[in-house]
Amino acid sequence: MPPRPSAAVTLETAQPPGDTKARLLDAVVQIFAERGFHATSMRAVTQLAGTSVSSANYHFGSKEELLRAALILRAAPLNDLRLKALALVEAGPSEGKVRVRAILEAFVRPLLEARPELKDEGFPGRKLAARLYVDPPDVVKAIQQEVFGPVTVRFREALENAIVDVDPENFDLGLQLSLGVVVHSISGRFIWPDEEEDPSGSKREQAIESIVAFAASGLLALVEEKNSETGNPGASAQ
Amino acid sequence: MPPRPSAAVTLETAQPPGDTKARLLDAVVQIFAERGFHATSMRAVTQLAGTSVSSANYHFGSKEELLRAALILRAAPLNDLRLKALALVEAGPSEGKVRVRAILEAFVRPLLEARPELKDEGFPGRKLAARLYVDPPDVVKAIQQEVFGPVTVRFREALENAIVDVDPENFDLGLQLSLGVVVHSISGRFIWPDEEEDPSGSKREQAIESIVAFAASGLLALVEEKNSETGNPGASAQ
DNA sequence: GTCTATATGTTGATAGAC
DNA sequence: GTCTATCAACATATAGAC
Repeated sequence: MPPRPSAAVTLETAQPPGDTKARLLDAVVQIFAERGFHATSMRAVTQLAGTSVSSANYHFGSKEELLRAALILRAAPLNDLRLKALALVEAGPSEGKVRVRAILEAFVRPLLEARPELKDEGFPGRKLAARLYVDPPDVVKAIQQEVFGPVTVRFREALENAIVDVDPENFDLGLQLSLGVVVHSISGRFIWPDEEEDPSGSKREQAIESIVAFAASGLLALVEEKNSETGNPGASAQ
Repeated sequence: MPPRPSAAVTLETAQPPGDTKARLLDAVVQIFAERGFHATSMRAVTQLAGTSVSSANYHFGSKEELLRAALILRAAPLNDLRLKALALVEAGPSEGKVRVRAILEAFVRPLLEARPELKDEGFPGRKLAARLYVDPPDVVKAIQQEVFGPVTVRFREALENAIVDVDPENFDLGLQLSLGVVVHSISGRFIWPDEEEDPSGSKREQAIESIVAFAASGLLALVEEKNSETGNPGASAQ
């Protein structure tokens, strides 16, 4: 067998320089997003990253910590974008249904829009975020809470303020279903247009708007339904 | 240590009579629904069923076949209920939005309602169905397609007929998001009232109606949004 | 920092006694 | 039919050379 093509360049330690950590993070995002926590083995991750299991454990200590590191890296900028968008909406003059929709958009858009800041032009990072919400292991649930919990609470409060006369039970159900909409827009079988098929991003843009419209309409339908039962139709969001 | 309490009753083969198969099916539904395919081990299942791994493999041949058997057992009656409910809606005189909502209800209600026919008064069977849609392994995806695919296609056609002037792209997205709503109403963190807290089932009933309302409103919002762009507002479902 | 080699446990599946 | 005993393959994690 011939030696590896680039083997003659340097006499150093075999594998590429010091970007092993970065390659591991990329690999874990990719594989974990596809297969979930339990179905993802350290072997698979380290093979994709072109390194060894022990190298991964040297850098991160354990499988769980590797996942947590990848998530914090991906989620921190996403959280920032969401909170900034929310602040803009709350500082603005919008009211009622328009505001509800704007808040949901502030939650959805940073996740679905192509964002170089997230160091993820493509899809794996989004899928990872979505998988957190459907993967059963306690480990994953804990990380999800840790990474996304506070921001989710912020959005919950914002929506609670934007909808007057909130019925707690329907509101909680509505929030969960809205989250289901967002998660399934990613983890389900809907095909997102890729960049070459949709260079202007207009198809993606339309999909984002549709998703926001779906969630907002559903959420408001719940509140309206409740209020129409109490004989107060249409006055739920003002 | 004292002998097992019932050990003196018979001289037969140690474990209970011939309902091992049934106990295994119950156990796999319960555990798989909670943890997903890869995180569920044969040992965990067989321990819960009070038998051994080899016994399970004797009856079902493999882990995958055990899951498939459990699913077919649970899904067949669910499919029947859904198709019957759909037939009733299609034979009826409803039109437009009302019919769209009725079709969605025919899909949702048999899943969420307490149904003795499904041999599952409680929750595990529903959770299992929901998990099929979020569990990543190819095995699971294949079983889901096999078990639920045909009925899903039937409902898709029914909805396509009920909504005039369908925009294919938004329609597909809308269907997927609707499915996300249903799946998340089960697999998410919404707490369903249990039977003792809600003996009349009225809370559960209200939740089902809310879920249908959410999905119908979201789906129609997508179609209406599209049509209002083309200058034809409100004429999408008639 | 990265590797090879290994430790230690668990997995799904099978063999064979009863 | 059900069990105990066992298999080979896989899992995560660590030890130690370089």
